[in-house]
Amino acid sequence: MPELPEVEVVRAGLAPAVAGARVRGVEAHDPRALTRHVGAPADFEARLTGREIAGTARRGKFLWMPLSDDPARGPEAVMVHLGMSGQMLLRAPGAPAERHERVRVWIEHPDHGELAVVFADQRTFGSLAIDELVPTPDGNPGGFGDAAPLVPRQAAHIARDPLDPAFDDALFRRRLSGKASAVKRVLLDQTVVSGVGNIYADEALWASRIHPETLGRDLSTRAANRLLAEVRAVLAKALAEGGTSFDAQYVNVNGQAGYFAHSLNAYGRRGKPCPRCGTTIVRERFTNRSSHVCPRCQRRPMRVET
DNA sequence: ACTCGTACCTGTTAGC
DNA sequence: TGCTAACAGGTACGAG
Repeated sequence: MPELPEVEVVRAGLAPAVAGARVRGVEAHDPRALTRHVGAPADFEARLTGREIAGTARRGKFLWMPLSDDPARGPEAVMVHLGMSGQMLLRAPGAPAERHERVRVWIEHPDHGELAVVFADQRTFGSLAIDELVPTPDGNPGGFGDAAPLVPRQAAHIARDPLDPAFDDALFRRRLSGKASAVKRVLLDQTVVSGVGNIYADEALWASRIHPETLGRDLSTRAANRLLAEVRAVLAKALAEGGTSFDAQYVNVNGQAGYFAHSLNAYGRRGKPCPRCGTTIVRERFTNRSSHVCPRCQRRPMRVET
């Protein structure tokens, strides 16, 4: 479940089940699910077993579960990145293996009893890790869901996401205005703004009537503000609808799909009419991926010789 | 210091 | 119908 709304749906689903729970056992079935973990799979299993999970937090598409302090170590967390196809599922302890199950963590919660937390991932671009928590430079909370001013080392280079109260609008505008890259590439650059992926980039660009190939530095302050506002709006609306699910791949911790796919205006709508002007939406190649644009509402910028 | 292209995977679908 | 190519929601890294 890749972009911010889908990851937040997962975080919110995990929170009540894992906060205050103790890890009773860990089984890593596939080492590719631990590529972000420094150390062997056996190290991951051993270090996590017996620990208490304090809560959950998220910045952009990075999710983590802070662990209760271990006097022998500094603050640390189980970090999760879902990649393109990762899922975190809550199951009964003896539930049969999921398709593409990579890691299973058995937990015991004082109120809810025993549960299995399953990480399943078809394409294996996602992974888990035990990571050190480092202080945020601005002293603000590391992410959504936890007030601690800490962030996993592997997520520290990621910008705050636009739904974070500590997101710096002026900094975003400044970074954008200095870019010789296409605005869509800037939206997908998680060190500039986090949480946006291919779906919501296309949706926000459509809503703000900006062609994805427009250079960041060519956007007026006004256009940059409009874009940021539309990014926020689409992320918030998608979150309220439980995220985007085209198929059974993108689901919450109980395996249920979200409803935002019905609200898409541009993404995946090649050949269908633009909801604003009726012009046929086209698909364009974009760095080995695709962009969906309305050729009338989103005018391709003139090539300027430099 | 930037910017871009590519590698990393498995599964499904579009097209011949 | 069957095969192959294209494509799918992301990130990190190396080359230029």
